Amino acid sequence: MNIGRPIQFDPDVAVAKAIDVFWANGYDATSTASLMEAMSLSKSSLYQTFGSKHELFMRCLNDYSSQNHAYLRRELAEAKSAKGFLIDFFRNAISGNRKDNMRGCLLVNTACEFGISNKSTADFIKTEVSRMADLFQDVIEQAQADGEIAADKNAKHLADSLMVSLYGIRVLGKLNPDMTEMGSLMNQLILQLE
Amino acid sequence: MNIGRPIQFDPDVAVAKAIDVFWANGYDATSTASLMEAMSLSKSSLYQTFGSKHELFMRCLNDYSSQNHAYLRRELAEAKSAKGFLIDFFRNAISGNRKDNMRGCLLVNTACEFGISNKSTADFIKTEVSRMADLFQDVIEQAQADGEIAADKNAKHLADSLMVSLYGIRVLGKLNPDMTEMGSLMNQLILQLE
DNA sequence: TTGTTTTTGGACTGACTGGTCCAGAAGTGA
DNA sequence: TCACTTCTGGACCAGTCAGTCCAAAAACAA
Repeated sequence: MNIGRPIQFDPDVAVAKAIDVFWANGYDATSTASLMEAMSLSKSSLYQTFGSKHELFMRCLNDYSSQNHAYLRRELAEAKSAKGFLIDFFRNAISGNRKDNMRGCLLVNTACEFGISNKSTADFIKTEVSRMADLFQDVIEQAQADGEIAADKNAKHLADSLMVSLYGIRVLGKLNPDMTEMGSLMNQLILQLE
Repeated sequence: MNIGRPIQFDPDVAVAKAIDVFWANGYDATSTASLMEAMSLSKSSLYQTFGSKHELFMRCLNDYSSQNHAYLRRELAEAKSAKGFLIDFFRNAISGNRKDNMRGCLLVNTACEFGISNKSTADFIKTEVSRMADLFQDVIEQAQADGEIAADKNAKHLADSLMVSLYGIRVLGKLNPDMTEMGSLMNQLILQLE
């Protein structure tokens, strides 16, 4: 088995590079040529390995969000306080890394670019949005169990509200990478968690 | 003066049609051909009147936001209660017209599509975002003067927070046109205004 | 009707799009 | 060395893109 020339590149690394390009420019504005260059791949290798531009994009969406999700779950597991995790998370979203903020969130950007016009991407993003909302809900419930958030609050509703805030921050962050000046945004968010 | 053949179409009407197309598909995904068809204009008329696709787009952005802004100011002037205006506004954003929600907000979509990569659009959108935040701030201050919102709140900070919520709603609304199911989103928003 | 001005449709351009295909290079095991 | 498999670069394709240009039609004033 496994006879013949072995693959010369790591698909995961190549996808990571592709994520960068899609993230920065969006789907439509990303040409196959720019993907080839960023991924250091010939057109034939690209198509042979990933099928088409759109399949590659879906793979990018998938890798992006699963990495993101795994990272957050890991951070959460290591956090001392569930509420503290939430606060850190939003503080980071508001005043975080300039480069990342400028690009927004790949899922948000994609949602805006495609809306529901493309079913495969719309379904995928809906699922990911739900996963993220679920994560928030888990954190809130944990914080409630720890007495950090009032137990009478509806965790799901609060999570939905946080999603709205997060995505609003992602959009405004693209225009204004450093939102720390936006005064008491954090305070307003924390207020919701009281 | 004014000798020769008069113009056969109303530029404002044509722009309104163009807004529809850009709004539904985004800038890049809108072809000149689809613009010609929607505007019922030949390519020559289109270019002679509007210069280029991008100039037309800027004109669309401008008309869109000034119409929007004028509409809101008018509604506000006629509203019985400033706080009531805010609540109605967000209730509408959450459970409003399906078609409009699916398309999101042209400014939000454009911000996501271009980010800060295109200076002319970025500057324009930043200005419009500020205008919208100013409007919110005006409303809040009026509500405070009327005793509907606690006077010790910082109106600007509260307005910023509402902007974040609004833009988050616009993004999530594209995926999920009817957000009424999102439980107490309204309650959370109203809570901020207490 | 005539002269003038502007609109208009469509042919055209050069650049770029995503995608296909193939000949040959390159790495493997025997 | 050889046969085998896979990778790779580039030529190539048909379609689309934004934008240009011009001849002709249309609407006016006189």
